Amino acid sequence: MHVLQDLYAETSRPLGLTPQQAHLLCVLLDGPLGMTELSRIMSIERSSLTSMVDRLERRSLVARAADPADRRACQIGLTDDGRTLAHEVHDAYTARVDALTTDLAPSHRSHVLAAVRRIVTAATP
Amino acid sequence: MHVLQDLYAETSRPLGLTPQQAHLLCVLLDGPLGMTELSRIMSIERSSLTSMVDRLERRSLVARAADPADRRACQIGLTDDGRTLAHEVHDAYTARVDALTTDLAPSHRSHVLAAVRRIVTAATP
DNA sequence: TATTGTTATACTCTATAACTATA
DNA sequence: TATAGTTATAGAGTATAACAATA
Repeated sequence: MHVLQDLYAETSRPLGLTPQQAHLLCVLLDGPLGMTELSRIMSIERSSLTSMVDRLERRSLVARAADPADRRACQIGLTDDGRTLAHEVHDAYTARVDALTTDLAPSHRSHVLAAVRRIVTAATP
Repeated sequence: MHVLQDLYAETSRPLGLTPQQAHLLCVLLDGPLGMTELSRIMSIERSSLTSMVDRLERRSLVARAADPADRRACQIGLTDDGRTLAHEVHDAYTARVDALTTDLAPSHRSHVLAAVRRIVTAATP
C-alpha cells in the first residue's frame, strides 16, 4: 500500500495536484456526481469535500452544476482542463504501476491481476 | 490502493490514531530510528515529522532519546504504551487484509504474495 | 421529518525556508 | 562546510456540529 501511495504522490505532485485532488478528478472521469455520492466514493465527509471542490473549482478543474431534478443538489463535473489533467494523472500512474510488474512472469501477472480484481470488486459496494 | 487505504483508516481510527500515526508506530516496531532515517522511510520531510513526533510524544506513545554517538541527533523509540498500540494496529490490519484474501484459492494466494514481495522489495531501496 | 449541501471550528498532515547546534 | 533536528509559516485534508434550503 505504501509503495503505491508513494508512487501516487510522486505522480500527482509534478502535475500540481495533491494525491486526494488527483483521486477526485479521476473518480469524476466516469461522469458527474453529487456531493453525497462523491463523498461516499472517496470515503470522506461531505463537509470535507466542500472545501476540496472549492479549491478545484477555483482552479477551473471542476464545476458545480445545478441538478435539474433536485434543487438542493448539485452535480460536480470535470471541466475540459480537469478532464485533460485527470487523464494525464491516470496515464502516468498506470504506466508506473505497469513498470512495477514488468519483471513478473506473464502467468504470475495475470494471477495477480485476477486476484486484485476480485478483491476490489468484493470490497467496493 | 484505495481499498487498502480505507481499511487502514478504519482500523486506525477506533484505536485513536490517524493512518499516518499508525504507520509511524508500526515502522518503529523494528527499533528506534533517528529523525532523518524515519522521514526517509515514511517519505515525508523532517520538518513534517517533527510535529508528528511532538504529538505522539505528548501522548506518551513515542519518546526521543539522545544519541550517544552524535549530540545533534536523537533516537525515536516506542514507549510501552506505543508498542502495545502498534501491535494492536498491526494485528488488526493484517487480520483485515487476510480476510480480503480468504476467498482466493491457496495457489493464487501464494502467487499474489510472492508477487507483492517482489514488488515491495524492488521498490524499497 | 429527512436529505443536500454549506459554514464554522479545530486538528492533523505536509512542504518550504530559515535557523541552531554539532560534526 | 555539511548534517541533524527544529521553528515559522502557509496551505491542504479531515471530522464534528450546527445550519439553510428543499424534498
